[in-house]
Amino acid sequence: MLDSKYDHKQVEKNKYNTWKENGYFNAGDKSKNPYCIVIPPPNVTGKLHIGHAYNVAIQDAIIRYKRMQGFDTLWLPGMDHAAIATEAKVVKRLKDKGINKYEYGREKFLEACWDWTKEYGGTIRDQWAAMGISVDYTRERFTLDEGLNKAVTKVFVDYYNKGLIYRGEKIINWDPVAKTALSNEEVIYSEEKSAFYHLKYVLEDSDEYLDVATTRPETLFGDTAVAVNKDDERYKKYIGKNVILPIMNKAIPVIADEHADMEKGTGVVKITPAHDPNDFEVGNRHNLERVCIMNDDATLNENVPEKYQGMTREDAREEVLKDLKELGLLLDVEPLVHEVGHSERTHVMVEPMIKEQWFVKMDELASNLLNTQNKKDEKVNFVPDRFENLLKSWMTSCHDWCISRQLWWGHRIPAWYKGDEVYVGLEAPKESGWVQDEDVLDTWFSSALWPFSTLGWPDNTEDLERYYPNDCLVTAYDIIFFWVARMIFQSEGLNNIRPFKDCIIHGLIRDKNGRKMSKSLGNGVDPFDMIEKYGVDALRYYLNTDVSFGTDLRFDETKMSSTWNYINKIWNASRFVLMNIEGLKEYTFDNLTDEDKWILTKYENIVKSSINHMDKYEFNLFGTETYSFIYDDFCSNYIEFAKFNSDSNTTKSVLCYVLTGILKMLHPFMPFVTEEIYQMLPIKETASIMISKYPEYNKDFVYKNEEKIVDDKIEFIKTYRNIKTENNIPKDVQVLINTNDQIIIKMLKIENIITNPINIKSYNVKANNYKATIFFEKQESIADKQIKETQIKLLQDSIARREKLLSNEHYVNKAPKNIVDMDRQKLEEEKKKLEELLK
RNA sequence: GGACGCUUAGCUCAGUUGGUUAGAGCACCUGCCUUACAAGCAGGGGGUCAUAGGUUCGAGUCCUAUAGUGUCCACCA
Repeated sequence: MLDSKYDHKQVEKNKYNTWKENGYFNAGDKSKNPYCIVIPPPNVTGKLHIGHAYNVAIQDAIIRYKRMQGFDTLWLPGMDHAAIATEAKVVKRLKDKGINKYEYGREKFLEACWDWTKEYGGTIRDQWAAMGISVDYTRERFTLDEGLNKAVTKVFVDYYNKGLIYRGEKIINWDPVAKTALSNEEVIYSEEKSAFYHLKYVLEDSDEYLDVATTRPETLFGDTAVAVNKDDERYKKYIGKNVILPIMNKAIPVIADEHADMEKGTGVVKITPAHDPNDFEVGNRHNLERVCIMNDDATLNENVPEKYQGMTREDAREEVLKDLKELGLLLDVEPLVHEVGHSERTHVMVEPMIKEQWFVKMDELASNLLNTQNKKDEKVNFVPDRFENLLKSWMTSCHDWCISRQLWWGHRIPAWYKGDEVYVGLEAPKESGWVQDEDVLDTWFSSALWPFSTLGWPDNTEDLERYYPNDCLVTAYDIIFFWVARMIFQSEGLNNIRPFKDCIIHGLIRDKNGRKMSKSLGNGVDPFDMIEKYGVDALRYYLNTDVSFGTDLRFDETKMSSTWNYINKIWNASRFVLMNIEGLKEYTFDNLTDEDKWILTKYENIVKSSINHMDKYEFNLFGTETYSFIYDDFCSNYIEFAKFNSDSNTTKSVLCYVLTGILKMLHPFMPFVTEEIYQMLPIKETASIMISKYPEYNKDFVYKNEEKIVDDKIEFIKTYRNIKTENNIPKDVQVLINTNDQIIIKMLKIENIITNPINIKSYNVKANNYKATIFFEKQESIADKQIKETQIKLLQDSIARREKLLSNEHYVNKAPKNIVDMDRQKLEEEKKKLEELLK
């Protein structure tokens, strides 16, 4: 016997371990067709947040659905070492203990990273369990484990040999705190108040000068030219001459280059090839010297005058401006708001610097991907499909990918140097004197291989054969460039096949007011607080069904509580059913009543449309439709009907059958409560609902006639109740009714049936073929009269509208017949209703 | 500068290929402790679907423009 209230804590107890210990999560049943999802590996940097909860709730719904549909499902779990992110955390942890990373040394630092990984990996696994996710722990992977290391090294070596990976000196984004290079994607731009400084660059041996506008005056020490446009009438005459670089008092040439835009600024650009990507290109075109003026921590180095050496960028700017002003070389300061790049991890302002780094050459990989996306049966299908455009536009304009990081925590680059010689290979060279590259790879380099490296690639393992390409990948849109794109071009580049067939892109979780959740705003929601308060089933159901995929979700706790109410409703409906079907041993469907047939029909229809929505990942539509079926059809109507027929084994069977189906359909979204109730059913096919068979559409249980008959009854019941409530009619009135249908009479609690009209005021109720007269003496109030008049007016308008429509030849000829017929039928009904009202 | 979203009830969102009088939850109003559920039940009010045009027998849905709003990319000497 169920408790009268749903207790989520009680319900969630002990189930997860039972499932896990029984091996329900594990893949490998070769009698079935495979279905595989790999988890987006969470970073081992900390705890899972509400975004992770959303992400895994979706995947678990899919995987449980597919499992129940008879697939051999593999949901492969794992975590990401998250090179820079984890390293930053460990550095901080050591620093809090007074330990400096560099003094500590590489070996010991890596040990500390592994300790960290074990600790947070454990937390993450506990959180997965709390979410109830059915991942196959026997196949869990880590981006730094031995197998993945092997895969990463192989890709690096192969690409190097093919010329797809190269080492070169380029301008890269430098993080002066982490002291590492970053990829373009790891730079976050944000608006900052700054200024346009107009500097006076005096021409050599002349009084004339050029007005050079810059946002970064402190970089002037690295200037090796000033550029103007060759067509610029103002400056044409200076091309080939020299200007004197302020403070440095060094002559640098005025050059003509297309980079100088006559429309922008003053039309004169200072060229700092070592500290600006555009200037770097200009420098290459004109063979300019590259003067790097900064140390790795972004303080100024020995290439600047002594007084500035060791200053931070910010201090140097102040000092330079002060000195320029004194020298009379600062012409103007124009306030300006512009976008400045910051490191995604350390938030420090990124410094463009020339560094020798490793890069992945993108043009071939990108065009390969773009070609494949044009092939219907080979492309990755995005849900919603608009995200494919985002991917394509990025791939069309992407730069080479900087993959080396000056960190310790990660896959060490398999390159060795001896003097000017470079060796790249799976193993270190045998001879002595070779020194391995100190750097590690961008964490995304290994996660890009995740869909196949986790299955054993590059070895041709059974799992790889069976589960690759994956069937589906689920992730948020903010990670498309970082990860999704790279998985696709790596899979296609290495194996000539897409990594997964479908790619579901969900939105981000925002707060109730649509703001991004952030630590500084303090508006974050901890999923585990929500689980504590409302249960994990409520959380999972809410997240899965609130919005369509791709849309941001505004987290609203009141919806958590209404989801809890919904589950409580299901709980209580189940309680009723269980109380009434105790003795049931097997299903009997003989002598079905109209009501039995009606609910079976509604049920089969909901099964059919649920499968359709599930297959199309329309979980929100699944939610609204099953909600209305369960709440309205099953609870409000069928259970009420069943109360008048509770001795019938047939009705008991229908109750049990439909409830079982409801539980199964909801199981992917609310696994715990559905399991709890399933265990109490007198008839069940499997030891756990998890491994039961998902409902299938059974057309033998579809009764169109009876569906209509009962729909008509319900409409009458509603109309009757409505009139009773609106007119404050008490219970014990006398009623004349043209049916002795016990469902109607009992649902309406009509007790005083008379056979002849009596001579007092009465209210007429009519719907479909049912008619009742309620005898109740009450003066018709002005309000009642007005209501009636409004009803008449509405009907008249509607009739007029429909008559006009039906007299329109174009409409009658062009619109589908069923639509026109429906209008005709509706018109007749409305006319009858109007007649009744006017009586 | 470019691209992509969004704008539907007080709030948060649905709304398949155009087709009855646009739906749900929460909130609100009225009446009910009707033994599955008062965290409930039975009813009710509330929307010129951002604006302006267009296509169509028919537009929340398709097209064009405008406004507001959000996100991403690029540029930013």
